[in-house]
Amino acid sequence: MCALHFCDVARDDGSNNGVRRVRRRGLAHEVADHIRESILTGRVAPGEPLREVDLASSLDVSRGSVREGLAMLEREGLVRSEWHRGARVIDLGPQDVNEVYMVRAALERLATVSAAANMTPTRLADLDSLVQAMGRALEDDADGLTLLALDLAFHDRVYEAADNSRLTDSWHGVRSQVRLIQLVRIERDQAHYRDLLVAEHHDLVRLISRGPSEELARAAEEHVDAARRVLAPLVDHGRSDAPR
Amino acid sequence: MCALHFCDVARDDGSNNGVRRVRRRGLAHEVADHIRESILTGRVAPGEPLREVDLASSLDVSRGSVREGLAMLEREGLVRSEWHRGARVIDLGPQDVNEVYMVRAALERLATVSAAANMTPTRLADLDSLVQAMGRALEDDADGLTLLALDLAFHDRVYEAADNSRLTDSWHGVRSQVRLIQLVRIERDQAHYRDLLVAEHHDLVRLISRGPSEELARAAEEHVDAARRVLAPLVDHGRSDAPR
DNA sequence: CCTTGTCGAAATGTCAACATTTGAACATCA
DNA sequence: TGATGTTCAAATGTTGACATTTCGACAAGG
Repeated sequence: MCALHFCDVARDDGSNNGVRRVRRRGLAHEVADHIRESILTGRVAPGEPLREVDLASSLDVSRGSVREGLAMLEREGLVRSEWHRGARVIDLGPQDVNEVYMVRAALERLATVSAAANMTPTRLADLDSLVQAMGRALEDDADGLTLLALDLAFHDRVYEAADNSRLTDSWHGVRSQVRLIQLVRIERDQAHYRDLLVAEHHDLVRLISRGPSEELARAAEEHVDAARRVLAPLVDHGRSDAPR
Repeated sequence: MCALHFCDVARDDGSNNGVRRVRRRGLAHEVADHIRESILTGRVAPGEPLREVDLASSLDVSRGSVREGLAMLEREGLVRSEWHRGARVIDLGPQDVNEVYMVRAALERLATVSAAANMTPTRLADLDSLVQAMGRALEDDADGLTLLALDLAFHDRVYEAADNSRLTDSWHGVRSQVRLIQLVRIERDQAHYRDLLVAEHHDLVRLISRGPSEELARAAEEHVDAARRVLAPLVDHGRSDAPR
């Protein structure tokens, strides 16, 4: 559906003004997009096998392209595949949440400080408008999906401002998993999530506006770690009686 | 040459005792191994194109396998490829060194603290023996290649002890680039590198043995950041007069 | 002289057929 | 009965051929 790769929320600034930068990306990308959406919306369940022939015929492309698309999703951590045993959707348990969020905390610490180091008024206003949008969405957005999209968009902007392609690559290595985990959050922890969302991001913006500092680094790290502590226990679904 | 993927230095503990864990990995892995070594030993220069047909005929495999191998190297950051324009060996400049080492510092901070959190006597002794091996290699190892291998092996063990697969994946996303950058170091900064190597790692082991602490986190971060400050200016070769 | 359009070779993207591996059901034997 | 060996289908790994795109050279036009 969404032609732009990682855009859950369209940007409203002056960029992309009508020129439609469509630079073609190949079938593998579209295959990856389609499967990613299937996983992220729950159309395919965790642990479910992703058979190349099925996907190829269903998407009407060759197996080679499906193969390449699956490799991309493996890079994002959404899929795990083994030699001659195919690919399966990952099944996240509490330990996986800990892993993902600990790495995310480390990355976000660097990203936030770097972003603060080369922050511009335009970017700052951009971040602020996202926080305000969160505030507005708190009342309208029943299912919390818009809230989640704004949350991720905020952090994407931070990474963008950090201006470090290796950092962005690393972030993309856990981003989809974060998104998948957050899905659990809006299912089982709506209230708590909503309560903290705006306040924490507002704090982050305030600290970012003051430039890099140890206080900011700690805040960014803690922002993620608090989420980890909440989420890890929440994902323990039917795992105790079906450990394998 | 080296059948084991990331092992520059064979482990001397009890593992791998004769059983030869060869678990097959497919042609793409061997292709990736071969090209990686070609890049890391300088047989193919930075910026040089890696043509699929050439590699396929030279390695006597199909283009599909080469393609998959190149995708792996792209994941490691050793290669960059664009739509219908093929893959090229990366050409690292000062800014790239900054990016790689800033991300590495963030990862290493987490890895070292996590490793300290679940350190065992065996692992600690293992790390210590690597540091001692560095001390011995200081005199014998003329070209510094063994020193470099020991250095990387040390940090690999730290990540292994951290026991976080997402963290290890992120590390692998910059590890080969780190290795490529270090090659410059042993070419142009032998003396400085040798002076600090053992002392810094010895400090790290000492702090790790005392368990997780903010001091350890700072030390790990600083260990990498010091390297960054030394290396970034060193890689500025023929880049000023040929920016594009 | 600079710009623009066409052409063609070289390289990559895509595809469908063939080869290999795996896991499990089934049969066999101690 | 339990362990072991065999067989077979389903799925992936691998391959060579075909389609598409890029980028240079070259010529025509302003």
